[in-house]
Amino acid sequence: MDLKIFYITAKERSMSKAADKLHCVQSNISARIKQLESDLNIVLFDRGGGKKLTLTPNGKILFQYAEKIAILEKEAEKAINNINGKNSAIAIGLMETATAIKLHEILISYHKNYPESKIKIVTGTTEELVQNILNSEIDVAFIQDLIELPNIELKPIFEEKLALISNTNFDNFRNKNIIVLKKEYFYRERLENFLNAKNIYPDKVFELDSLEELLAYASAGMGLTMLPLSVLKENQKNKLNFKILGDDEYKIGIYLINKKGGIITKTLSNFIELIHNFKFFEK
Amino acid sequence: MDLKIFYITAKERSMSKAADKLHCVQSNISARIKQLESDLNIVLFDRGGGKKLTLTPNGKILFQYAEKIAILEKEAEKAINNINGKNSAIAIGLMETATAIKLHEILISYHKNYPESKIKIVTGTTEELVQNILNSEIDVAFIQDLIELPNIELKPIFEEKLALISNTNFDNFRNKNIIVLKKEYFYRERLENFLNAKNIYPDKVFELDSLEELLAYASAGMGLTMLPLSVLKENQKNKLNFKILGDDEYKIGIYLINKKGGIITKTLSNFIELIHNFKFFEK
DNA sequence: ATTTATTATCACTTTAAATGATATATAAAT
DNA sequence: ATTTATATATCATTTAAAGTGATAATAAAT
Repeated sequence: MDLKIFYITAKERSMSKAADKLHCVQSNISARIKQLESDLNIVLFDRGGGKKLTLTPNGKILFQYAEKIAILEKEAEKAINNINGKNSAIAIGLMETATAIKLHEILISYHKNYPESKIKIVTGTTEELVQNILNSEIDVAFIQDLIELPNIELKPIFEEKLALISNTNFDNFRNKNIIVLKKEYFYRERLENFLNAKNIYPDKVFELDSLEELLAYASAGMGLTMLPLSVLKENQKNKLNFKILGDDEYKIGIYLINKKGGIITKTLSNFIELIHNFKFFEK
Repeated sequence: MDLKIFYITAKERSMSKAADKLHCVQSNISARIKQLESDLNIVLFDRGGGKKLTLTPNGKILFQYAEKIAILEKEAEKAINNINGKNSAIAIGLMETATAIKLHEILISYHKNYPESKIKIVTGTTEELVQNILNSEIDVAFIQDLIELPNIELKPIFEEKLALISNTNFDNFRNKNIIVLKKEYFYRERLENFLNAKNIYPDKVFELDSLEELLAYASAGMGLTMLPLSVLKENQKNKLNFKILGDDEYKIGIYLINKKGGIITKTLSNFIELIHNFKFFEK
C-alpha cells in the first residue's frame, strides 16, 4: 500500500499539482488514486469538477496515517544521509517579515562556511512554520513569538529594540509620511500603532521592496520609519536620526525552533553552532 | 522506498523465511535487499553463510524507522477495515501456560457470538506478548503478570487460587507421582516448589497433552497435580479431593492488556465487552 | 457562450518486481 | 576430510505494475 501519491494529492488538494510535484503525468495520479480507493473500498476525495479536491471523512482518517508515515520516511532518509556523511540540504523557515533583514547575515555566513550545503528557505506564519517543523519539511525556523508546544524546541537567538528612524528630529510626528516594506507586517503594525496612539494617521505610505530603498527614502527625508536598530550600518547612523523605543511592545525576540527528538544531522548541528557563535551586536 | 521486505527480513533474521511470509521466492528477497542497500549506499545485514542474518549498526537505524512505519501501516489497515464494517480478525496473545485452560471458555464463547470473526492465537512470554501488542501484531493478550508500562493498558480479568488435586487425601505427599501438562510451566513450577519445600522430589512425572487426560490420570490415582480450581467441573469435584492453597504464591491474577491509544475496532470492543460480561466463577 | 482549469478514460510503453533454475557459501554432522 | 543441510547470490525470463500522452468530460469563471 503506497500512500505517497495519496498524501501529496491530499496536501496539494489537486491531482495535477501532485503530478507536478511527483514528476509524473496527471493521468497517472488519477489512476493511482482510483486504484487505492478501489483497493480500500472507500472514497477518499470529493471531486468537484473545476474545484479543489477535498478529503472525505474516510479520506481524512487515512490521511492521518499517510502523514505520519511520510514524516517517518523523510526522517529515515535524513538519518541515512547522515550515515553517508552527506551534507544534506538544510531547510530553514522564516516569517514573512523583515526578520529576514537581520537573519540574512546568518544565512550568508552559513553559506560561506558550508558552501556545499544547499539551503532551502521557506516562508510562512508562525503556525505554518511550526507545522512544517512537525512534518519534518524544514529543519529549523526563526520565529518572533515565544511559543510553547510539546514537540517543539525553542531557543532565544537575539533580542533587540525597535527604533524610530527619520532624517529629522522626533519633536512632532504630524504631517509625516511613513515608509514601510512590502510584505512586512510586524514592524509596520507597530509603527502605525505608535502613531495612532498619538492620534496621528499618516495619509501617505511608501511601500518599498528592499531595505536599501527604504533607508534611501528615509535619508531623503521622505518620512518616518521603524526598524530594529541593528539594521543600520555605522555610516548610516550618521545620516539619520533614530530613537530607540524602550517599551516591551517595541522589543523583538527572535527564537529558533526545531523538532524535539528529531535527528540532529551534522548539517543541522553545524547550523545551530554557527548561530551560537554569531555575534549579533558587534561589528 | 519500500521497507516492508527489509522489515520482515530483519524480523525473521532470514531471507528465506521472509520469502515464505511474503509469499514470494527467496531470490526476489535477496535482489530487493541488495537493491535497497545499493540505493541507500549502506550495508544492512551481516551475512554469514549458513547462519542467521544480523543487522549492521546502520541496518538497525533503518530498522527503527521501518518498524514504526510497519506499525502505522497495520493500524491504517485496521482503521480502514473498521470503516468498511469488516469484522476484522482479532489476534489474541496467550501465555504458554495452562492459562489457556480457563481462557478457552472465553474464546469459545466469543466464537459462538461472532462466528464470522476470525480468531488468531499467538503464544509467547509476557515480554513477547507486550512486544506484539506494541507492534500492533496482536490486539489483546492475557498475561499473568501485573505489569506497568507506558503504552500498555492493563485490566484485571479474574483471579483465582491454585489447588492441589488428587484422588486421595493430602496427609502425606511422599512417594506420590506428579501429573503435569506438557508445555505448561507456571502451575508445574509451583507444584514442584510446593513439594521441594517439603523436601519431596517426585521421581515420576507424567507429562500429558490435555486437561482431560490429566484429570483422568488424577482420578485413576496416578498422582498429584496442581491447577486452578475453576477448571474442575462439578461432577469432577465429587471424584477428586482438592485443597485450595491460600498463600499469595498460589494466587493467580489474569490480566488483559491492549495498546494505549490503539484503534478500538468494533471487533475489539465486542471482545472486551464479552469478557466484562463473562461470569468466571458461576456455572 | 467561451475560456480555463480540473479529473477520467484508454491504448500503449516503460520500468520494476517476481520467478525458477542454478551456483555458491558456510556450519554442523559424520 | 567429506558430506549434508541450510543459507544467500546470480541471471535469463516472465509477469505485473506504474507511467505516458492524447483526448474526453465536467464544472466554474468570465
